Amino acid sequence: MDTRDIATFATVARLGGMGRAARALNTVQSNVTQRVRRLEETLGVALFERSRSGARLTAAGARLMPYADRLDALLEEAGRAARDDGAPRGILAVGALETTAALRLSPLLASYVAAHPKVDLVLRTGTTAELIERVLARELEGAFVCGPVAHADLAATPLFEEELALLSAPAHRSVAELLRQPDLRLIILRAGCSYRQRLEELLARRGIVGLRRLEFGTLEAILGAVAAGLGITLMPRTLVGPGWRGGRIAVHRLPKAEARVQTLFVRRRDMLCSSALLAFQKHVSKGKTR
Amino acid sequence: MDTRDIATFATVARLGGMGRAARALNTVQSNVTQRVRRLEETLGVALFERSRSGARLTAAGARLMPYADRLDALLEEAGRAARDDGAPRGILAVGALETTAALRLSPLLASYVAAHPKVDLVLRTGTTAELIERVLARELEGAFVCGPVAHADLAATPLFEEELALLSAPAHRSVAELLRQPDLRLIILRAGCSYRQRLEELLARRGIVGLRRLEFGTLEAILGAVAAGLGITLMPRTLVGPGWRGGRIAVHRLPKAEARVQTLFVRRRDMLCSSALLAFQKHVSKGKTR
DNA sequence: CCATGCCATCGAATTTACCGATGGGCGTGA
DNA sequence: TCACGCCCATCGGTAAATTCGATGGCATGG
Repeated sequence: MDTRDIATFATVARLGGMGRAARALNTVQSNVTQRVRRLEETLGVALFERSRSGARLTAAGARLMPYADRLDALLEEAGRAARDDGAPRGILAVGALETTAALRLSPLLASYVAAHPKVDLVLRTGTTAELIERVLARELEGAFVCGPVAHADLAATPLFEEELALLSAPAHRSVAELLRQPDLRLIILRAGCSYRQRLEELLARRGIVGLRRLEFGTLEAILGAVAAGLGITLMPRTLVGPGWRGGRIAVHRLPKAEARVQTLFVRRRDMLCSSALLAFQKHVSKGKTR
Repeated sequence: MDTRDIATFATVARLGGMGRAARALNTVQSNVTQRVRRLEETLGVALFERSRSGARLTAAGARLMPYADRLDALLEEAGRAARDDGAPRGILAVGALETTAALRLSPLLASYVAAHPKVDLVLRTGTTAELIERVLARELEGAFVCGPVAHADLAATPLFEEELALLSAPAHRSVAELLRQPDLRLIILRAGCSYRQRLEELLARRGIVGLRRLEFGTLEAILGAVAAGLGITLMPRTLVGPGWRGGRIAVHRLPKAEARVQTLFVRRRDMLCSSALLAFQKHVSKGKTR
């Protein structure tokens, strides 16, 4: 059993056909056929059901499939383990919520890259769900996400605690008054954003449902829209910095139970921590008290 | 990174030299050199320190080594998983203490092989420590051993509870009288046998230490020696069957706290349970109430 | 009823792996 | 001190495996 055979097998399974797999693997179809056949021979079982429309996994193939993934991951990890001599270097890909990145990460990232110049840092932003997906897919070594997170394959360490607040144009003085507004609109960063769900739950508890939404791609655009009176949003209170404090945005604080949101750092439990990541975690936990 | 490269790397590491590895792998030294070199090139790190006396692992090589083992195990397991369609077949290698085999296993094994004719059953006997070693080395899928067992990589299920008793020639009527005997000898099955340690502890608690030992390779020989008055031994009480009950061996029961010994079935937690093993475990737990 | 997409097979071309021999380095023992 | 043994690196020729492109069968859909 060669790793290449297994990788080919996995590609065929994923793409549902040998020809398609051949194209994806930059080779020809006859070659894929041969590799699959050889794998089937060495195992003594048929892995695919061939048909006019492609190749579908048999039961045995389905049993083998998870091992293909695990082998691939283990092989990659072995390489990283061998190369990693304890000095942080190479690519470190982490994820973060847009708000976390804006609020907390800039100074940490700056000092981290300064302290470890051999590391190429990659920061991807996205929603909690997206980031967790990427961590599980091993595309990211870790991510800053909204808690709580419960997943058997993930290890989570609590880092920061934010206080969420309702933001609106300054015309509204209190939350109660704000919520009486008839044509309230929610301004959200992106579909699937954790804050959006939180905001809707929060409003639902106050009997407000079915509001219109506005979606903007950047934090600045959202704050600008809020300031312009287009609607309200839910954000970490401290995100509204001095630039926005000049009366352009009103910050409505919420009861503690609703306001609190924890930022966790999550990573795959079964994935090797690169030295770069270890240093990063140390860096972040050292800097979090600031 | 090819699996073959990694396997040769592991062999070189284990045998401490490329030439030796070449001999072990039925190939020539130049070939081993090439594979190692290629692996080192793809990884970008040196894996061995070459010297006149052979090749020693570098730090990077040492980091890679555990992955070589894990990859090998995973590859093997993948093959078994793909082949195993739920119907017990193939080789099932389990271990057991000699006493357990004699006392409990014969009928179970007989009915198991009758029920699953496609399984080639292999039963190895040994001491608890030896068997656990073999299970950890993946040479056995599981083993019946003396409890308690505490190891993070092992899953243990309690099966039987035996009552140990002192066995002696019939001349001695009680344990107290037996232990007053001046030239008492311990008859044991094998160095490292769990019962031997238990017996010595038991005697030590009664102030008896430093006795001579006799070691015999089979249970029958031990029982024969006991009957002949050569010494005493510690065995499951029910092991002394009708054939020996005819007055040739005296069974001295012990306080419950000392007498009890549990038989566990242990297996590697991270190892795939073959269908043959699953059926075996079901078979054993079904039959254990007899 | 032909065009399309799929997989199996085959033989030639190419790449790769294997082997055996050679050479250099460094201890060991005569 | 020198020859020997043991070790690994290197090299060129040969054997083997892999790749490629073409071909054919088959079923589906226009």
